[in-house]
Amino acid sequence: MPRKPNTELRRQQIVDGLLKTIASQGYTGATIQAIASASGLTPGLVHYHFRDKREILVTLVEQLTAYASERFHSRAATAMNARERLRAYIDARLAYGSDANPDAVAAWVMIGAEAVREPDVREVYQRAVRAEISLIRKLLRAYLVDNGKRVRKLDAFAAALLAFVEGVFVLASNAREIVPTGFAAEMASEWVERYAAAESPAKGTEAVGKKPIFARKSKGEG
Amino acid sequence: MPRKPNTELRRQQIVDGLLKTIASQGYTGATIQAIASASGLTPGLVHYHFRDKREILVTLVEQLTAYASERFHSRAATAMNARERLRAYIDARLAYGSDANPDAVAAWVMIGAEAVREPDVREVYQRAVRAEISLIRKLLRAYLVDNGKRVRKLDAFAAALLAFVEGVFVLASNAREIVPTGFAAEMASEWVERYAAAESPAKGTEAVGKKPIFARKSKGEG
Amino acid sequence: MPRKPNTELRRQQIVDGLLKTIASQGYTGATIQAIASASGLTPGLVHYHFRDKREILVTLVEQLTAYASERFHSRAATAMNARERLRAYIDARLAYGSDANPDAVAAWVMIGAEAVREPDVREVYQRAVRAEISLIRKLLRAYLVDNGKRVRKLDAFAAALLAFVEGVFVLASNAREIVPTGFAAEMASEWVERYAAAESPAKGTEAVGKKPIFARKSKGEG
Amino acid sequence: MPRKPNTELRRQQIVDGLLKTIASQGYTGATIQAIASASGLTPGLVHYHFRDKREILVTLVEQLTAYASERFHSRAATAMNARERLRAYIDARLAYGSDANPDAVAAWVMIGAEAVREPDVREVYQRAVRAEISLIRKLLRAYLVDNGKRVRKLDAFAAALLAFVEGVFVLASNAREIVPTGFAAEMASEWVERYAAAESPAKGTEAVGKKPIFARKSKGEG
DNA sequence: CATGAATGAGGATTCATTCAT
DNA sequence: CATGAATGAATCCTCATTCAT
Repeated sequence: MPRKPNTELRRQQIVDGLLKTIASQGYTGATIQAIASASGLTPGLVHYHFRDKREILVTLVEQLTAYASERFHSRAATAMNARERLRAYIDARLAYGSDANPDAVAAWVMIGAEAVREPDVREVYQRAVRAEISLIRKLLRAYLVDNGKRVRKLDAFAAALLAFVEGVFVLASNAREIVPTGFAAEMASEWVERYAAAESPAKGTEAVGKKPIFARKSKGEG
Repeated sequence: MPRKPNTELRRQQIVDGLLKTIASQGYTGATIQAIASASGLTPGLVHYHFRDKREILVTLVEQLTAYASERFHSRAATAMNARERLRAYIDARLAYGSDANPDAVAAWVMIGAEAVREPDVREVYQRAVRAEISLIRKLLRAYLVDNGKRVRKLDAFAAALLAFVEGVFVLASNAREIVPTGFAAEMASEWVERYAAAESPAKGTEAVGKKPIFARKSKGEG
Repeated sequence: MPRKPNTELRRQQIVDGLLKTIASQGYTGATIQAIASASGLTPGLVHYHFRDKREILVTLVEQLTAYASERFHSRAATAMNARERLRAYIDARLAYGSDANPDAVAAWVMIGAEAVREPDVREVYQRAVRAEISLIRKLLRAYLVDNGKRVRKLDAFAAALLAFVEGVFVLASNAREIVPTGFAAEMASEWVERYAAAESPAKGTEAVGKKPIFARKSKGEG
Repeated sequence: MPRKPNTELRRQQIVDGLLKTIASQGYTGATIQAIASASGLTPGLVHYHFRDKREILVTLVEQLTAYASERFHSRAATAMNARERLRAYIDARLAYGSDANPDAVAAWVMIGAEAVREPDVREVYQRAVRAEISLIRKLLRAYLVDNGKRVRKLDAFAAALLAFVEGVFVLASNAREIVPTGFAAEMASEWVERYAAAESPAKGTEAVGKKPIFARKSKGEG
């Protein structure tokens, strides 16, 4: 009687095991043994489903980026305009709510560090960074355009926003006791607002006065 | 004739070797062998001058924080007011000039990741984070007070600024090809300016003037 | 098809390997490599079955004490009275017959020396010494009581007997060519006999007869 | 100005350093570094005065035997007869008085264990054992003859006495908390007395009652 | 003589990976 | 598929010994 293949399940268990271990022990501590026991499997089985450790890591990075993407898209789905979509992005990355995933955040930081060594990891990591920057640019540009602002320094600001997000991840991972909790999303929002407000109107457009900025309503904040 | 000790020289060589290797290979790649080659020494000698690898790492962290501190203080020395001092801080951390030290930046990122595992490293790393936050807060407060602004959300903004710095380090370390060069200092400055500009004037105060320095009233202070 | 564990077998092989090496090379010569060769295994495998060297050593000590205990009990099983039981003890430890185990004797000596350094080993070694002293006291007391003798200097004599046993082990280990073979058990027996003979009869008792077993009065008892 | 050579002083310091370290740390812990710092010297200097570690150990063994010999002779000097000389020997080895030297005792035990490995050490160690046995035999024989006893089982009893001494050393080194203090010399004396008393008079002398109880006849037994 | 840096040969231990069962 | 034993290459670290100063 042929068994139903459970490869996908097993692979997922293993990747989850890596996520857990890497978040709590760093990449150094993420040995095959550790991953295996975190997934409730055995070392031999890990290598049955993955050629080598690198492949698990690459898969994890892919899943994390997919997860991040999904997180944004599900929040953006209900956004009515560019501003809300931008806000959706910020919340997706920084809001400290019930769907926050500290392990994913910590793992991302560890992966960033490990990317220096492993070309494969570096590649997929950098691909993620590029996609993220591109996404932020698109969101920012739409926001500016929507509000009749000139589009300037877009690349720099997009990079800055991403840097902020990455930095928040770093502090969340290894200085949680030190920094205030849940400060990030609000700070980012205000920053974006002021950035936009400071831009001069696009040619032939009249200025907008001081608008109440973000209407902080979204749950999942704290 | 007794031999003249050269321990300090050697220790420095070794720490430099760790800096170089950790920046280019990550902590995983910073084996004693690699450190030794990078310093032109032998593995045995490394252990003659340092009890173990951890001690080298801790020493490196200490040097990096000392270096960062020095970097700020030398720039702040010529600052005439709070605003210039704050700007000196931003430049010390983010300006991409001739005295930039990419290895130190990359190493700092790797160390942050390794701090998750090594309690000793974590301790000295967190101490550095605390000192940094404290410094930023002091600079920010002075700036706000100097400009007759109310002091609010100081902790959050200090944390945000530090997050930004850390995030810039991350991107500089492993996405240099992707993000624009030298965008960071200017972005940070503008952010700070707008943050300050947005704050309302301190109670019963118009315009500028030297404000009482110890105005410990606003919440969010500590 | 899951593999059947053979850990117990391997662990025994390894402990046996340590016994052999330590007996012939001393603790200094009992490297993991040496232990591995002696057991026909590889160093890696040794560490697969034991956390570290100390654990092997502790296991060996436990086995040696269990072995010594068994050796006594099997001989004591056929003893008809206290005198024969005491004799069984002496033979179990000192008789040089077909079941003698020179390696175990030598290993015990090496372990005694290493116990000075390794707290774990020291602990289990001292536990063994305490158990041995306690056993000897019990046997001696029963013998004296059985023969209507006063119980005096029991602790001192028990310690002396143990010292003799340990000393015989030492000479057997590294001066076998020098001392006469198989002298020990007889010497010990005579010593014990004369020790008992020299004691005066218990108060108000003449001759032999089943004495009250719990005569806890004499000082030096515990 | 030629300096006065201090070689002998230095060698003595080093040997003393080894004695101290070996007693407290075992041979395993007696590294050149440890010996050097116990002697207040440097590793380099240790090797200036001794070709290698083995040579220090051999010298220590020689000194210990010389010390033991001296200890006996100074006590024996005032002895009036064979009995007192025998007693002088026992006290020299076992009396727990102000001139006791626990370090020397412990070191002797460690050396016995290490003798298994190092042929040089083994040789000098065995030489010491031979000399000791020979000394004991001489003392015993004189005692027996002096008291008109037959001389029998001399070798066995001499070996037994030495075994007892060695065993006391072992217990003193690593089970001091367990065995009673200072029990040894008295036990040895009584043993010797009873041994002598039990021997039948030399030919032409009348027998003494009290026959040995155990009638062990089979050889190959102990 | 003396110092202490330097070396190099191990030695314990870890761990990714392979493979028999 | 699954298990867990087995391997071997690294890795950290120690230490006797050498040697420049």
